[in-house]
Amino acid sequence: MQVQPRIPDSAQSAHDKVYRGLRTRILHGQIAPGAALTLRGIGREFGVSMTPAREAVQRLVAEGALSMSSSGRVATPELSNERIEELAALRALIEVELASRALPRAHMALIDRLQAIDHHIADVVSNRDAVGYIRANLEFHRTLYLRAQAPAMLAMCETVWLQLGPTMRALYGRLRRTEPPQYHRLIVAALKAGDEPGLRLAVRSDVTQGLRMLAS
Amino acid sequence: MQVQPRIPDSAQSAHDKVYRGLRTRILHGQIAPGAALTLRGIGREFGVSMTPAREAVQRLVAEGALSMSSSGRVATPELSNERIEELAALRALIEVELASRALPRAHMALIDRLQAIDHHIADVVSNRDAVGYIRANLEFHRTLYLRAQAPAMLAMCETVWLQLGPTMRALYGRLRRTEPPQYHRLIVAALKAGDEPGLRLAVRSDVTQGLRMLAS
DNA sequence: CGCTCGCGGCTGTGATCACAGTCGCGCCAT
DNA sequence: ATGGCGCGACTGTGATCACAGCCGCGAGCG
Repeated sequence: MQVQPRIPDSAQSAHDKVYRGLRTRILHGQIAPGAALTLRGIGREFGVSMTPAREAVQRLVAEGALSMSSSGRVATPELSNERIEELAALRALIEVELASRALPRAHMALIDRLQAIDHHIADVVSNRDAVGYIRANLEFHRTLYLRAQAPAMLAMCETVWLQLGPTMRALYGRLRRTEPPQYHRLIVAALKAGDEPGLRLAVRSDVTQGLRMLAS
Repeated sequence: MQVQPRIPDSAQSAHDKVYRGLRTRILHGQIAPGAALTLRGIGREFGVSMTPAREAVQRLVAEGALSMSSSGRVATPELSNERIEELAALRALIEVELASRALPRAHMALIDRLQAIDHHIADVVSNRDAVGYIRANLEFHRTLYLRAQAPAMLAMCETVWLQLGPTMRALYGRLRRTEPPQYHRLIVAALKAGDEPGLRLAVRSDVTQGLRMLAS
């Protein structure tokens, strides 16, 4: 018996480590829109050479999480209003479907966990912690959608989140909120009641809510 | 004035050339599910070294168009029935929305083009040409959805097509069809009439139709 | 004082190389 | 004859290197 060089679940290769690191950073809005990145800088930061750094960056570019100029320079994208509207519509479409599929499988333990996350959101919101809010909000949604048992849909959904990451940071950063999102309570209530139309409406409202603030 | 070293629209870098080449091959169902690929083989075939070949392959893996074993071996994926159902549901969601957005912008020239493509489909179908059928069918849908002016949604949609590519080939390959898809006529008719509910139903039916054949 | 040109450093790209893991085929023992 | 074992060829990974293009800053000129 020898040591296994590979942790079975995650972090197998160097480029994957870089990919995950950059991905969560973008997803949580820890990078402002328009910020520039360099391959050598990323490699230095993660302790790898340029090759895995380039692979991770190219993958993120392919997913729309980063944008690349014609000369190959990489930066986080600054989204146009039309694109934001489009991505919000995609979120609404996919997340409503995911919630709907999760509904029949949602038992009490899941609802308790969602409520715990929602209370945690109230805490970080009162502390003006934009990154913490985004992370907790995504965790709320992901916890619910995991129950849908639809990995392809969830992956698509997370790709959309990824594209909206830096913009959401800018949005919630300049927003002064002191109350948790009201629609989360509606989502939990609809889950408890087994009310599918109500759940679809609540999720759609929660997703679309962020878009409206941007029009101001 | 000097020559521009870069064609503005496409084929800028070597890895992009490889990516596009493999992508269209997978999309059109020219590779059977489970077929193995090697980086050196791809590089040799496209006249590049391993580096761009690896980048193209990793991107396709990230998009779900190829699957990678734990040891890094690459092959086109063999989809489970649950995953096919999921991807079909995603197609229905996104394509119905795209068609709905394209409807108000659809003028006569577009409808004529769709009908021309549909007649072409009738030709290739009578010739038992599975790859030609898939390609023409995708062209029909893409031509319509391009009018929606929603690039992010169209990109998501094409990613789903990409994942279904090899499976669709296997599906239509063992299927003996001699008639063009009936729902295309309904789509064109709904477009002509400006009938949005009818269009949504027709697109949903056309997309879901392929799934039902798989259950047999 | 302001504009422009040029150069140096820095950036991404692609090829090559060294290495570790893996798969498969043939050989040998039973 | 058949099963197990070991070796060899092959595969992906990551580092390094050479190269071409771009950006920005500073000097020089009008």
